[in-house]
Amino acid sequence: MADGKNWAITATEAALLGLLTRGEMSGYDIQHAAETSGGFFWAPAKSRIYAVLPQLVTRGFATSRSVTQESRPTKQLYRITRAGRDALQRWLEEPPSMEPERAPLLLKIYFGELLEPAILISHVRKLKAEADALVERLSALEQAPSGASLFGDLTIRHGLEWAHAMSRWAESAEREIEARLAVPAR
Amino acid sequence: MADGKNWAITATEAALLGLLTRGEMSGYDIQHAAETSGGFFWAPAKSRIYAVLPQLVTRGFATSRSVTQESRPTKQLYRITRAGRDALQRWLEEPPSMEPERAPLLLKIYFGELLEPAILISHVRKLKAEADALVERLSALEQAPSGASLFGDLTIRHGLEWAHAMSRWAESAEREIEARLAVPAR
DNA sequence: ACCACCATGTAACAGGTTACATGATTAA
DNA sequence: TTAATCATGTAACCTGTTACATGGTGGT
Repeated sequence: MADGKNWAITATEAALLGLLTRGEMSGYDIQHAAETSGGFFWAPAKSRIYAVLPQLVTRGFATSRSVTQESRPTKQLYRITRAGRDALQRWLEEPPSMEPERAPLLLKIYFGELLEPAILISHVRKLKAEADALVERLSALEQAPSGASLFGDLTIRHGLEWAHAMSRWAESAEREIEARLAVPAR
Repeated sequence: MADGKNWAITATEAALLGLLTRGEMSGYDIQHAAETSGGFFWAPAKSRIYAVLPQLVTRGFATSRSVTQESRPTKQLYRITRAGRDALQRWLEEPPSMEPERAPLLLKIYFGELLEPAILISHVRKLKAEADALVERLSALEQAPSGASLFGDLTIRHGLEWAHAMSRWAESAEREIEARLAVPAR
């Protein structure tokens, strides 16, 4: 008693519990599910997954059972509990807050006066290349017939919108730097 | 010897050293500079600032001196050293990597099937409101004559592009959720 | 013969947050 | 008299990463 929000969970815990609502899974399964499905917006390190799962059990949000297999290592399967669903529900219902980006690139731009223009431009070009690559990856995913669920689609579109914005910004930034700094052609 | 990249610095250290290139500052000064100028893309907690500054001194990247004031607390002023500039330079020149967003909101969308459509929509609307507010803030900053430096401008434009993208996405997401889920009007 | 997959974890470390603690000065 | 500004820090905690460790099975 006097526990103080013992049911509150973190985003990572919510991610795991969310995946567990789709069915009983092992840590290994979860890692792969996280990497493939929503991987581009939430992919904890595997050590984190294996650390969090037992905590969920301790807190009553999941149960686990050992499954001994022949010709495969023994695994732990986790199943979400009623309390786990409730905690997840509460987390999902909390209004999310948009946290501003914490991008090292922006620091490099912000202190751009300390860099040779050519290097700055190469940074910006690299960002654009990566953003464009992400656009391609996500476009492919979007077209895929398998992942045609509304919610998966929305996250993909979010990523696309973001990547497009980055690409556009990078292009205009490059032009601007070139125009204003008269980059010497070597 | 066998020090192994002792000159390598983190993004936060780079941010502090970068600010110190503009002149001698105290922890307090740095906190305010970070909040106001680039605050929307890099603002460490104040306890972090006070923790990092002495480390910079220990590692030879800055020097500090005590300044006793009347009618104000004594303060420490930090000045970047040659080694500090070198370390900063190396960090700035390293090609940055675009790390994908880690947004709790996306998790809430991704597991949207577990939420009532009305709540989902309120989440999306909140994001849009915050994105729009950021657009206004940054637009104002952009117009301001004081911050008319190329690099400051580029970071502001980055933020604007991002915020616009989020706003656009939120709007289309809201429409789509409404269309596909037939939200009951209460 | 080698590599990828299945499967779980530990250890060491890095980076960060919030809340607490203190206390004088100055402007409304 | 109330609040903000100046100014520095500690303590407790949380979240996360990389590298290490182990070892059988199945495909090329």
